[in-house]
Amino acid sequence: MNLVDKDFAGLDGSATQRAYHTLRHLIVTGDLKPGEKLKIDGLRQRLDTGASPIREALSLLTSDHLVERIDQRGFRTAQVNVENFREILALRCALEDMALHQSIANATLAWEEKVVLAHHRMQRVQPSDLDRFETFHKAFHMSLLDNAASPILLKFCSQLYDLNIRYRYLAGKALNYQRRDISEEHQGILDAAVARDATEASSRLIGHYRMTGDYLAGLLGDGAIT
Amino acid sequence: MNLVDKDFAGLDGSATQRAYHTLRHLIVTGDLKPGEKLKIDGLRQRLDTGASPIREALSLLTSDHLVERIDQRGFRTAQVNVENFREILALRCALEDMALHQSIANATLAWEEKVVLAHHRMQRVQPSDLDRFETFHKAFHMSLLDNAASPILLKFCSQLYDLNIRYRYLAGKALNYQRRDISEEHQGILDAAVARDATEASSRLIGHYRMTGDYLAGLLGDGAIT
DNA sequence: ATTCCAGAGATAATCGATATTTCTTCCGGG
DNA sequence: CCCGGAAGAAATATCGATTATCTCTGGAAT
Repeated sequence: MNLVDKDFAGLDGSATQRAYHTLRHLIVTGDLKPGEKLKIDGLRQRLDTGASPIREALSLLTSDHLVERIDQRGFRTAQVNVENFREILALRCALEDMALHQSIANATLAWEEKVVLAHHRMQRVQPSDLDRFETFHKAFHMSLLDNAASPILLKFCSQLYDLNIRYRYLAGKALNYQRRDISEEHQGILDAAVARDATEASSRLIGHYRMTGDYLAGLLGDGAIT
Repeated sequence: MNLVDKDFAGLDGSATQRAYHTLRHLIVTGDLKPGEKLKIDGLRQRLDTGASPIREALSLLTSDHLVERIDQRGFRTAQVNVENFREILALRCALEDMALHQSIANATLAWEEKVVLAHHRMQRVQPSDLDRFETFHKAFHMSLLDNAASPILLKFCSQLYDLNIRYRYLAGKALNYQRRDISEEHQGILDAAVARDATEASSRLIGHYRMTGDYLAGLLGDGAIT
């Protein structure tokens, strides 16, 4: 909790932003369980802040589909289920395919270098340090798309990424990065992107997602995760 | 302002929801101009409510891309420009195409009837009553997609719809529905959907969007709208 | 035994006030 | 005449308290 808190939340002084990032992290990592009631007062004490920043943060998380607001009855974390997971997976494949094609179409040297750098940073951290790895993993994936001149699309991708990663955290140890050679998959995507081969990069990217995704959907379907 | 306020905002007692719907309507219709500073106190008086509901509503609108939050410096309505408009148009075409295909793939009699009903209601109102027409126009378009079992996708479509309609309001009288036979276009989309012809329906739908869209983008490019 | 209602307690939503930050204006120095 | 900085004004962000709403328990009536 320390590292990511510092990375994301400690930077700016706004209590709302701090609460937003902390809560998002708590939900994405599963510290706050799916469907859990989010009592304002409890969170207020836990994050050591007032009710207003909490409420505002929860409002923001609502739009990220991580929190549900029940009118006059407060907030709770979003429920999880197979259908939801499959939807996220399908949307991610469709939207990232789109974004990646655009990104590569606009490719520049500067972008290429940013992607290589992001990849290197991800490679460098131990996958055992999950929180840290996830941070750089997301940074790498988003850097691939970053060159698509389409802020709304990128925001959608980022949101879907977080929703997806939440399921990965929920699966927890059931899912093991080491099983497959993730590293090689990333390298393949990077190479294709650098080579400006959008079709190849996209198909590798989507394969990358589906591989983990289908396995996870299986776990969910078996009721191994709730 | 009366009708839509009653339709959307008067329904539930929550001050936050009320503020959210009212503000969204004010922004979408252009009563609050693009880039305009949104002073909490001003809005508080205008909507006759406290600061907390206003702030929460603005937070929600931020996630709809209708409001920008500048940390420690308050809120302002989202800026408009051609690039933004083109992005919205492109995303709408891509996402609605996807949603429409899914919706038709899941077609049922009940859905078919809802679409027909929504179309009828839209036909029935005078396009001169803009607010009212827009309400039913959106209802019709969303009903087409409604059968896609993909809540997140539908939410994206709905958001993009609102962003797009905002530009239409901004164009105002420059844009005239009567110019083209909009009615016939809607009928064509409806017919294709009812016939379960996803390809035809989608191509008509997208044509429908691009027609208005390209014209509007032209206006924007000429600096006719700011 | 079951259902319905009342009341107490808990919780959410909202308000009013304070503290903090940013913006503006105006004065003095270069 | 222009630039920089400090004081005052304005606006935001936050807090603590009040009000409205919901939930749960227990008892009475059917």
